[in-house]
Amino acid sequence: MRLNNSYFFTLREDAKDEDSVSSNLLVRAGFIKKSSSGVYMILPMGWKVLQKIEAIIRDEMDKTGCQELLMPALIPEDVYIASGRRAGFGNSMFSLKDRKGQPYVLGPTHEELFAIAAKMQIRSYKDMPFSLYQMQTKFRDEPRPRYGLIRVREFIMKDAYTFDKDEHDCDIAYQKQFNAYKNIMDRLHLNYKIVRADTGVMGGLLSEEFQAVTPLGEDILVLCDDCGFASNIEVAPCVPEKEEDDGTRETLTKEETPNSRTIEEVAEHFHKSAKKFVKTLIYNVDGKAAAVMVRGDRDVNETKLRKLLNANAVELADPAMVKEATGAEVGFAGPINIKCPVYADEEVKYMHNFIVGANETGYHYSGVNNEDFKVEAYADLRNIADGDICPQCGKKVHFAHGIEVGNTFKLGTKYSKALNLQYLDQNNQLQYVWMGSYGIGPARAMAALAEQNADENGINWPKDLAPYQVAIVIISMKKEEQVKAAEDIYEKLTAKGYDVILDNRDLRPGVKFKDMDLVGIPYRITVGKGVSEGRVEVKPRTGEKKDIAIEDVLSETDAFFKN
RNA sequence: CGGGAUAUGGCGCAGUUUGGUAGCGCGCUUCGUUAGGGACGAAGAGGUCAUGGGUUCAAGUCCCGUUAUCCCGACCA
Repeated sequence: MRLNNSYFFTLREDAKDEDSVSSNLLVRAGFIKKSSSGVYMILPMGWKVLQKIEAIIRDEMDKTGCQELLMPALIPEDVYIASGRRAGFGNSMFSLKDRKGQPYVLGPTHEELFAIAAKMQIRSYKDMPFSLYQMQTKFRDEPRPRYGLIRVREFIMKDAYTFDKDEHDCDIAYQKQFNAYKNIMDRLHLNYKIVRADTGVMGGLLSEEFQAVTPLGEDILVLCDDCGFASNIEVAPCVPEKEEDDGTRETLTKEETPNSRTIEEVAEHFHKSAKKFVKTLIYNVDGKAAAVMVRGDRDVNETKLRKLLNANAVELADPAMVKEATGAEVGFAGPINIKCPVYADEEVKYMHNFIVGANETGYHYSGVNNEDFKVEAYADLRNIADGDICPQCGKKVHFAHGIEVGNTFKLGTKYSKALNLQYLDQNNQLQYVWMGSYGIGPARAMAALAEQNADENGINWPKDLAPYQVAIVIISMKKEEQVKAAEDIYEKLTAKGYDVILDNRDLRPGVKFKDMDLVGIPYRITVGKGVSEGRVEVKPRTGEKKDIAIEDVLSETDAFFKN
């Protein structure tokens, strides 16, 4: 590409409406521009990178034998009602009506349509296995879009679906996709971790996430370097810490604690560590109150709570519900004489002589023991903490933040049952199809790459993902010999298959250098005064300049890109 | 959905407290001097001050409404 007469611009300052490092760099480098909240234009530079990412994904998908197709984004609402997911998605689905008043939605993910497509193919067990994928625009009305391309409302997703006759074959198909995903992540040069995750709205038997590691990430990854344990915090099991028991039992005492609602305040009042308290949190579980007890310094894990109670929605109760359940203001809830079911974290079982709220505004009980109240169940209900015991090997886990770039789901028969996707087996028996679904966000991957590879000059793209591989910068457009030599090099490199950008704008050299670094072209050829002696300068974006003969440009460039 | 903030040339901002007819930096145009890491000088172009109403002789500025955007939280494949 020659830069004059091209759509190319950069900005010198950060955008007002962008927050993250990556989104600001991508906007400044002219890759993307916010159109409305959580919706982006992908401009030519960004599109080049995105297409390179997509090409890698397509290549790996095709290698697994997966066939590409394209589904509509506009889908009758009925399709999601039939699968039972319309309610699950709720407000996060964009919905609209056509001129006849028929309700439609914009697809947030496509299990249903793919199951319908599979139905057209599948009659017998002989019709499987097969798999399908698409690269298509998804719509999710996120309550709070943020971090540029990382949390958006309209985005391209590669989603793949596998169809198999039984669990055994499904596992094989899953493993094949899983391996393809590893190849994709490796080829994208992402620093990533694979973690166990919750299946969420997708349902199914197993979910693994491919997480790009960066402090910006919204997901917390629980990792153990000793045994390789890796899990999203939402499903990481906890090993209860067992308090030493000296056998003494204090007597249950009610104490006035007028201005102590938070754990910090109560700990201050009693002059004891938060570990001697039990927080009792009132949750609204599908409209009904439930109390959850965890040690004072722990946090409730709502995913675990939702699973334990087999609930659809779990959220902290509002003050009115708290008052109804406890008879007290928020901050004084406790398990003794509470008017709702109580669930306690396992760790509470091993505590003695602790302190809880008294269900009376301004009072707490001390000297509390497990015999003093009744619980429905003890279960793992808390979030694992940084430095906790690894549930797999007993050493210590540590936390990292990640951006979920990909996700694989072993769905089982959830959708085939909902949508009646069946086949006849060898014994002439009707069976349900086993499905898997696999998603990757190419634009998220692009943002994650920008986040992981940002430096003080711009984005340091991996060599094969940069929008252009080589930039030829002409120092002075007024010097005909420079222009001519640069054009000549441009033609040669392009003919050899390189993606080349020729900066033939009539600007000062410094501006061009800054632009090429901001955009992140890995290799630069500078054509300046040396041309009269048959020499140009080459420079890797993050390396040293080198003065070479013009005849050697091709071989030097080859050498750089081979490594 | 709760709390907070913002909206002024293409971009980033000041001006609002104290009402008097809009300014700065970057970018852009022209000319000149420059020319290897975001040059300098001179002269210019470019704004219904988000939007609708109101107060006033007079509103970017004060009052009421609306919309959009952002932040914290809730939520989230």
